[in-house]
This record gives sequence, C-alpha cells and structure tokens, in this order.
Amino acid sequence: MKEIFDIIKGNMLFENIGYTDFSSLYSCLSCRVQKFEKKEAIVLAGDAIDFVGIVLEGSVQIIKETMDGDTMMIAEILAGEMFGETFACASISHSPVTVVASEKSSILFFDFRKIISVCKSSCVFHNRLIENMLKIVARKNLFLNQKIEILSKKNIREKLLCFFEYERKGSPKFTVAYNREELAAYIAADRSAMCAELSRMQRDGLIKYHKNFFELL
Amino acid sequence: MKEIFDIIKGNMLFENIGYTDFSSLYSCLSCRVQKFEKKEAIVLAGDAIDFVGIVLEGSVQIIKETMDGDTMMIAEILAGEMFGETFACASISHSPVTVVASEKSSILFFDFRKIISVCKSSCVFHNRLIENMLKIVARKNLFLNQKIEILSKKNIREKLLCFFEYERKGSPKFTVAYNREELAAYIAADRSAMCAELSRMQRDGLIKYHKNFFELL
DNA sequence: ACAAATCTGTTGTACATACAACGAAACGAG
DNA sequence: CTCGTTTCGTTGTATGTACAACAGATTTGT
Repeated sequence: MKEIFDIIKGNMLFENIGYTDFSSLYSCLSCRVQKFEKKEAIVLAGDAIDFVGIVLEGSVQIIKETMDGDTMMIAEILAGEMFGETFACASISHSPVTVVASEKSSILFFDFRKIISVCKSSCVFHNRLIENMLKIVARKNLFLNQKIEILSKKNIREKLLCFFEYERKGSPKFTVAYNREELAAYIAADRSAMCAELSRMQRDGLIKYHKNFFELL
Repeated sequence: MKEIFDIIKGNMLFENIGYTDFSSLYSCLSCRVQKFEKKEAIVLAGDAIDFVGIVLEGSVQIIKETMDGDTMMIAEILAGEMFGETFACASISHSPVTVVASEKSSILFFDFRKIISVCKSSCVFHNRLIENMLKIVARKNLFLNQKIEILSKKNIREKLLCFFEYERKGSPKFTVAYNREELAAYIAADRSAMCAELSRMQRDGLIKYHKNFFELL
C-alpha cells in the first residue's frame, strides 16, 4: 500500500492528504488494482463507468472512434495520472470513449460513488477528497478555455502569441514543454507553416528563440 | 423566498432539490441578494472571489481585459444561470475577469465554502448540492471538449459537419439555436465564408437547410 | 402598408495556410 | 566516429478563408 501511495501522492486528488490519512481512506473507497497487457482494452466505448482510474504503472490512451470507423487519440495518461473523472462526475453512465493500455500497465480503480458521498464513518479527509475532485475538474475547465481562446485566433501568429502569453508566467523568458510537432498539434496548425511563422516573428523582432527556449521582445 | 426558488429551481445546481429542502438549505448557505444598475460592475478583475452568483433578474456579462487594453466578452449569463463557479471550484482566489450587469439586475450570492463543506446541521440535501456542482463543472468540461474538437478541424466544412454531428441528437433533422452570425462566431469562422460553404454543402448534396432548420443527407 | 433595421446569401480579391518535398541540424546507438 | 532517426527550418504551389461590398429576404416598429 505504501508503494501505491508513493505513486499517487503527487496527484492533485490527494493534495493535503498524508499517508496515515490515505490508509484510513483506502478502506472507504473500495479500491482495486488490476493489471493490463500492452494494447489490452481497459474500457470499451459503451461500457458502464461508475469509477475513476489512476495509472500506477505504464500508461494508457483515451481513444475516440468516429462513426465512419476511424479512431482518434484524445489523450495519453501517464503513471500517477487519473482518467475517467470527467464522465463519472458528469453522471455519464456509459463511456463514449475507449481506453487502452499503451504498454503493460497496472491501474487503481475507485468506486466513484464512494468518493463523492461522505462515508458512514465520516472520515475527515473524505471532504478534502471531494474538494480536490472539484478543483481538478474546474482547473481542467480553465485549461480548456485557454485552449479555446488560442484556437479561436484567426492566424498562426496570433495563436502563438496567445499561447506564449499563457506560457510565460510573468517572465518574458520561458521554455515550452512541447516540441514543434506537438505544439503545432496543440494550436491546430500545420507544423511547417508554424515553423515558417516562428521565423517571420523572429525576423520581425517580436520574439527570439532557440529550440524550446523563447523570449518575448 | 418562494420567488427566488421559482427562478433558480431550473438551475442544475438545485436538481432534485424541492422547495422545502431548499428552505432548510437556504439558511446554511448564507445567501444574500444584491441589486445592480445597468453597466454597474459586479466583480472587478482582481477582486477576491469566494462566492458563486445566480442571476435572479436581468443579465450579466463576463468580460476579459487583455494586456493591451481592449476587452472581450466571454459569456452572457441570463436569469436563472450561475457564474463564478469555475473560479471558486478551482480555488482561484482573485478573479481574472470582470463581471458587469448588462441591464438592471439582481443577483443571489452564495458563500462557496458553505456549499462544498457539509454543514454542522448536516442537512441531507447539502450532499446533493455538492454532487450537482461537480456535475455542472464536469458537463461544462465535456461541452468545451466538443468545441475544441470543432475548432481543431482544418476547414469550415469539417467544422460544420462536426458541429452538426453534436447538434443532431440521433435524428438527421434538427434546428440550431444560433443565427448565422452566432454560429460563425462559435466555430471561429467568417460569417460570409460560412454562408458560402453552407451553400456549397447543399449543392454537393451533403445537407439541406432552410433558415435554422437543417437536414443531414 | 411602409420604412428601417436586421439577417442571409453571393461574389471577387487579397492573403494565409496546408501540403509535399527537401536539406540541415541534433541526437542516439552500435 | 558513423549511420540511422528524429527534429527543425525552408520553399513553391494549390487551396481555403477573411474581408469588403452588395443585394435579396425577413423582421420590426409605427
């Protein structure tokens, strides 16, 4: 159990919850750990979902299948991260997406009802869990709003400037966690077109950059 | 108080909460009602925010001010609707946006801490309130994800088809709540370009439409 | 019924981007 | 070091879109 806690303690869901508190929580939450092989399905589109999962080892992919048969990778969940919370919180009873292990993985499942309803033994930290869950979903909300603001810009230059404005937290110098391909995907632009635009912005004296290090001028 | 309940009972926050339940809740939540004149500021960017508001009469606008001075209307909140819940849930202590009454309005304020922490008198419906709040924020999350999927499409036709796919709930025939200008703003496209594309899609036999009524072929 | 205002569809032009193809630089493994 | 792989930047072309300007249709007010 200590090993489990060491992995998930970094997750915002357990913020301000120590190991001793976690121990007492653990029993209220009807957790179970399950292992999956590479490419094995964890959730199929249409499955009932009354749980949230946290990746303990390995990683999983959230996949959406369109009506015309092809698939689209929506997100990749790494060790320590959570998935399924949005659907569970929204009372979506059947999953609209498929979840697949991208490598050999082990997943910790929580019964969602047990998370949000204060337990009979009313452990103190159950309330904190609810509060943290609310915070996680709301933060994701803010993040999505940022992305929408970026995507709504008319051209690549404005998209980049808007992205930089969120990325620099105060400072005019900052590094970006994405490589060019990932950044282009994030702002929904063509990679080469974005590279060309970055060059022009540097030429125009708007920015300076080297690899993933950027400076606003 | 009955008048207040009649306005807010449609809000998802009070789903499955009847009038008698609401009455007992009302005292736990330290509500207060405040009136605002047209154009009067309700929240200024930078203000502390430890509350959520529900519009009882009138309407308010959420406004974002960019660093270069100009403003951007993010959302319009009508009677019965809620605002501020995302920031409150995300523990954002100071508002990044300004809220202004777009007409003479009255607003019901709740202390956010009182909503999420189960009260001493442990009224039964307090838990439902928390659950509803989680549901609201998570649903907004799903909605934003839909919008992101639309905005990520490469051209107007794909944006529209993606939008229609979400709009038709099963049926190939449906009406759209937006007019052309609003729809174009939603998918971040030029109105006239979108009109032209709609024409082409009809000509190509993809859709049929008349005003706000659409049919997928 | 009329005028004014709003909403909708059309067209041509200028501009921005996607796409493909390529070369250079950076990185890693043997 | 060398080869293969990945990442990054550049260019030309084809395509899509914004913009502006306008005309027809619809709605609103009087």
